[in-house]
Amino acid sequence: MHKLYLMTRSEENYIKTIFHLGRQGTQDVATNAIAELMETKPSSVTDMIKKLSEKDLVNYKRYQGVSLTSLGNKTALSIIRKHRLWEVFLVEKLDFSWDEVHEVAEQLEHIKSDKLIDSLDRLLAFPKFDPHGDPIPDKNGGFKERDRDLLSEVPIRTVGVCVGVKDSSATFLKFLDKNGIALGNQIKVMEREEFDGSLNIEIDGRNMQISHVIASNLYIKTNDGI
Amino acid sequence: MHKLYLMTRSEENYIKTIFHLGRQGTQDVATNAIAELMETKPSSVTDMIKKLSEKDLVNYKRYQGVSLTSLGNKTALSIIRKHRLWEVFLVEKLDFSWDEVHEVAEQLEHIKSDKLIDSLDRLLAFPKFDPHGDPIPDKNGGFKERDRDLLSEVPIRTVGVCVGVKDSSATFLKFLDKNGIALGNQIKVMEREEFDGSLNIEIDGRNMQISHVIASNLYIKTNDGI
DNA sequence: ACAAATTTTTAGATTTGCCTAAATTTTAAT
DNA sequence: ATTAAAATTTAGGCAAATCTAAAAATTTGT
Ligand SMILES: [Mn+2]
Ligand SMILES: [Mn+2]
Ligand SMILES: [Mn+2]
Ligand SMILES: [Mn+2]
Repeated sequence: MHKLYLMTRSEENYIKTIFHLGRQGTQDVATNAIAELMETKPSSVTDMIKKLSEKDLVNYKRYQGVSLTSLGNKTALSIIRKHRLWEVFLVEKLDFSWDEVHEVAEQLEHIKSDKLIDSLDRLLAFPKFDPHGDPIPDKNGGFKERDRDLLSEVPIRTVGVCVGVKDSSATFLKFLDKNGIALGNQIKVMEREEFDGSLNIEIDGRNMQISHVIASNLYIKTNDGI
Repeated sequence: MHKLYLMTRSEENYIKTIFHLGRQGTQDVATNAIAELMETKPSSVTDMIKKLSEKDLVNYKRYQGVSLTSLGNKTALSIIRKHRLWEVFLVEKLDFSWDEVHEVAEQLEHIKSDKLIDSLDRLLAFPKFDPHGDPIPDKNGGFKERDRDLLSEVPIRTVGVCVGVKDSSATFLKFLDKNGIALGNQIKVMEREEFDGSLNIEIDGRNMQISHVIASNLYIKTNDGI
């Protein structure tokens, strides 16, 4: 049924990468894209894809890109569930900041124990989102993307709550910390400068000017959603 | 200074094994002993020992056995600290039983993050002993063996508290559970049958007969220690 | 003391995951 | 429709960690 349990760390990392690339863009995932994201060589990717294909984790035809099978998808969701639960644990229980958790979670996500991850889930009171606002799949791989919009794309006078970041690099997260921007903040878009796309926003009372780049990496949940 | 951080999982497991073998017996550790404990072949052990010797983690002369250097010892203690802290975490925070923790801790002990392990230590309120009664080294590798005796070796009428197990296999631990023997229990040795070494003990009120094998795998801390 | 048994090491092979360089296929441009 | 460029795969090799079989060193038994 599932040989999920005898996957190597490397195999798991490939599956995870293919999952992430597959969900932004409707095409099959390109060898080069995987290589770039994983900081490895295209020829190595081809080797691994063949192995994953043997194991029925990906659909693969030479030169035609790759996509996850249903088994591969399930596997990816299980790894992502672990990654994000560990991130919550590190923030909630060990006082890590949101820019420190990813690196450690990259290691912890490969620990094999169903009991461990389900108990962790319970300890954390079954969180639905990780510290960056990303959804946490449940035990069966089910999860719902939250309705949200990029701050850069909502109309003037939109009001909402900051619920996620698109770029979750430590650099960006630390910038947000420095400027007092955090998940949960109330945000109202006051003005958009058409010349450079920068925004004037009101965030938890304060007034602040943010560049287009910043705005296009912040998600808000508006109040007017149905 | 410390390249502790670029050790492979396999190297770490060898160091840990050499540490454990080295501390029971005054001799240098034999290749065969390592191979047996790690369920690998002596030739593989020789290969790895050479590598560890290159890295100044062990002292090695061909055919003469192996011992940890000061750096190797420090490394071993750091891994054991992680292993035992994770075991405490699993029992205290995730409701694992003491026979379930070892396997998962074998994986978790290889996670690399100083901040992680020190925060975990704090979350657990700096425990001094793991669920099997074994001491947890502090951040600097310091730890004290607790004064304790094998139940099989104390004189009749000795009174003490059960503080540890020698064999911490799941089989033995589950046997103890089934018979209501746990760390913290008050124990008084009532009678020793010289024929087979079995003991009649009073444990938390109850009276019970235990074989020599059982008694020789239980540690007690007596009240009459200086 | 010295042959036999045991332990340990060497030699050579295998698997996994990665690499470089060269060949092949697909895609883009004229 | 060809050709040029880009993407992908193949071929061949390398390092880590393991194995088997054979050789070398040590230990044991008489
Ligand atoms: Mn992450
Ligand atoms: Mn995250
Ligand atoms: Mn253990
Ligand atoms: Mn233990």
